[in-house]
Amino acid sequence: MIDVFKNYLFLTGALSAEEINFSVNFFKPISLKKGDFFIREGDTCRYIGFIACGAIKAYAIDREGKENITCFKFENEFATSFPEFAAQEKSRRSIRVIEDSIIYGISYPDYLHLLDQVTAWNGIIKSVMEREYGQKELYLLNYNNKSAADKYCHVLMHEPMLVRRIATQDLASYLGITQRSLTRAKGQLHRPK
Amino acid sequence: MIDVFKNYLFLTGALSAEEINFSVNFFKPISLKKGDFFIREGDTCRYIGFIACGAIKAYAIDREGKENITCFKFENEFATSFPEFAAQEKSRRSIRVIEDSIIYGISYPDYLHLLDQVTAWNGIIKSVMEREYGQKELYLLNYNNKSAADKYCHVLMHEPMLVRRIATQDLASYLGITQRSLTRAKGQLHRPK
DNA sequence: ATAATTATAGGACAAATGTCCTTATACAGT
DNA sequence: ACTGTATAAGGACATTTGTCCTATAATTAT
Repeated sequence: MIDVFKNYLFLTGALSAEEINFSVNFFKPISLKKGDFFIREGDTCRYIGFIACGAIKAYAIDREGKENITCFKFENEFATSFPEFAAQEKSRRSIRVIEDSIIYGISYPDYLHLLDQVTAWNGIIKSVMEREYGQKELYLLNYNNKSAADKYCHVLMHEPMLVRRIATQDLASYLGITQRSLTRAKGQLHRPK
Repeated sequence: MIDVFKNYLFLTGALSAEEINFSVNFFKPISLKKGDFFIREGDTCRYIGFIACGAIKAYAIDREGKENITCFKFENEFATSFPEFAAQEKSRRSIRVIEDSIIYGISYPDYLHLLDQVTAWNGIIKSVMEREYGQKELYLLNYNNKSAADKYCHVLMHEPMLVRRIATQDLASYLGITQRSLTRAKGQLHRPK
């Protein structure tokens, strides 16, 4: 599994082979089963994790107690909210594993050492953050103020992995509609007329 | 009017009095009347502008030809999309004046010279961009997947200037609802039950 | 000042979405 | 393999939102 992580780092093109081997020693493998928490809302954001395999959902609970999913992450992606981690603030979201996963986690002190000793990591983090920002913009553009049917069509065309791997109720939460509206959209599309 | 701009720069705390006087010479006053364009969608983003007085709306036209307002800016704010300006790309939005306004505009070549000669401007731009990012997050949090009534209540409590200065149809567009839904929300709130 | 234009509020109905529910299917634990 | 739990699809109805329209108020141009 560590090879998945090493391969990811290799593909960034930012690190030499020695730097990769040196870097991964800072990360500890964490094995989590479906349903386990990686971070709980309100706790200090102590780790960032690289998902070697599996999947997570990030969500906040609103006043009515409803789970509000803001994103999913899969293998070969980092799982955390960087701003909160970098500032060591309390997390505004929970991150929970939705498939059995292996996550390579790094603590905040180790993260600081790593950035200090392998400066190319600054560039890796920067590009991860830029991708995050771009994803947020795209979400707004594609899902904000769209009908349930439009949302489902878009996710089907442009994020098909979500349809395959995410439970209906979680996908509905991500799209900001009820499960009923999502199954209705599916039904209409598959039996058109 | 130039004093409004100078005062804004003074309050940033980033520039000396000499730097302020030097800086403002790069900006040219542009007087626009309600309805005039500052930037048209598809044109290269040639200027950024500081709004000394007045107000603008930024919007894109969707496939159905409907105006989709993404933000409003008022006096003492910068009007432009920085990423597109910095990359000199074609603008993905139009910026149009909704009150008679005086905007201090700087061209891209002058902007480069300014950053080069008064390096503290990098910090000013950075903090403006951070504020932009924060505003986008807040929009998502407060208006995405909320009912029309919730949206109106929130704007009334937390962005009351919009209710006072923005036309109903434009505010509805910003909130992602129809004008009918907005007036309905108003009616319910003012004649409760 | 007057006329023409534009903006706002709200009625009536249609369409979309949410709530509550039941049934069938898939999955997990023993 | 069997039982209990979780998940998905969809019916029936209530609520919300959108569309179309009209009447009034406000704004702009002449």
